[in-house]
Amino acid sequence: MQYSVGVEYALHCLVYLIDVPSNDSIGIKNLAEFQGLPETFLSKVFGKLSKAGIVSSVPGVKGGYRLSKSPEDISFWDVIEAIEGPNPIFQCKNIKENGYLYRKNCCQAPSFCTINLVMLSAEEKMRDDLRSKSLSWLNEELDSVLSKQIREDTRKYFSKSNT
Amino acid sequence: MQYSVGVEYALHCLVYLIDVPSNDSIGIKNLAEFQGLPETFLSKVFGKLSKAGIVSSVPGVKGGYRLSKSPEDISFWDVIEAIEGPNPIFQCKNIKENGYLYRKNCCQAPSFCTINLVMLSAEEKMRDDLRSKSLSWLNEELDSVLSKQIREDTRKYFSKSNT
DNA sequence: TTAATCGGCGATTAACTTAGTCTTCGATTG
DNA sequence: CAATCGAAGACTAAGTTAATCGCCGATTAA
Repeated sequence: MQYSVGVEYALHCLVYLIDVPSNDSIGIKNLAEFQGLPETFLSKVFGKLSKAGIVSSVPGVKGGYRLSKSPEDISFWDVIEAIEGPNPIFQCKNIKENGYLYRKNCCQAPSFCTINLVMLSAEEKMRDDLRSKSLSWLNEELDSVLSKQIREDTRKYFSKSNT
Repeated sequence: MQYSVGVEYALHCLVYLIDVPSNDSIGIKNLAEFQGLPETFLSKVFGKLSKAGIVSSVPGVKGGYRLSKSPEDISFWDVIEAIEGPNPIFQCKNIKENGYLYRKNCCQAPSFCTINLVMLSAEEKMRDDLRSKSLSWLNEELDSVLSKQIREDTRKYFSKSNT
């Protein structure tokens, strides 16, 4: 039970897109190479991000991706939902309906499940936290954690390799 | 990305163990039959619950399982952890260490990952909620939600089939 | 004491999911 | 028009999950 690597790939990549001017873009190839990720797979991840309206694509030579909204309006949860889909972590199989009581008297079994409700509300607590952290927040966080040199090198890498 | 059905099976079964007197027990066969679950699989689920100290097993004929602590001291999270193991939902692959900067200068890359920390803290919010809901809480909740008839029938089923 | 009933455990299987690849396509640039 | 990009679907290999099977040791009732 865990999130797919796509989420991790996406979040790491999106940070690099923050500083890209809105008339420019970064190609999948660059992003993949810089981070040592499989290019074709990353391409699929960005397809999902694109469908979710988080990034927009620029086709053709010199094409690539850029953020399609302000980094303040992109939360961790937006990214996870884009990659993982809308399904909750806990999916009730409604096992009550296979049970003895249900077989004995069909209409007595309740159609909703208390256990499921508990799970959904717990997940909601997690999502709330994830919704409160935006891409721009992450960017500032990284500024205070990473050395100036690393951040400089990163920006240099993407600016020179896409002009 | 979702919890295994084992968690659902376990929670549903544990409710039925609450009213079992401490010198008695309920067999896997009964629990499985009552809920229409595969017996052999449920047996493995209870193996994990047993290892986690949530239930204790009574071997031999007329054997079965009973709670090994008070239902107030068994939380939803205890059950999930017993079945799913200790691993967090988001597992960082540390993709930074495959990247260009790391290859360029090994010692500059940070060994911890901000994204991972955010994920872990969000999960912790969910776990806190899950830790606050105990088996006895669930039992009371079910009392107020389910009809008296259903609860009565359930108790009757397990008391008569194990004597 | 012996047969039947229970949990414990490991090997196995079938279905499904995931990470990743390959290939074809259409759009863009030079 | 050719090279380079993203889009998309088919495909594959590996891993996971749900479930089964068989064998064991413990226990109990006849």
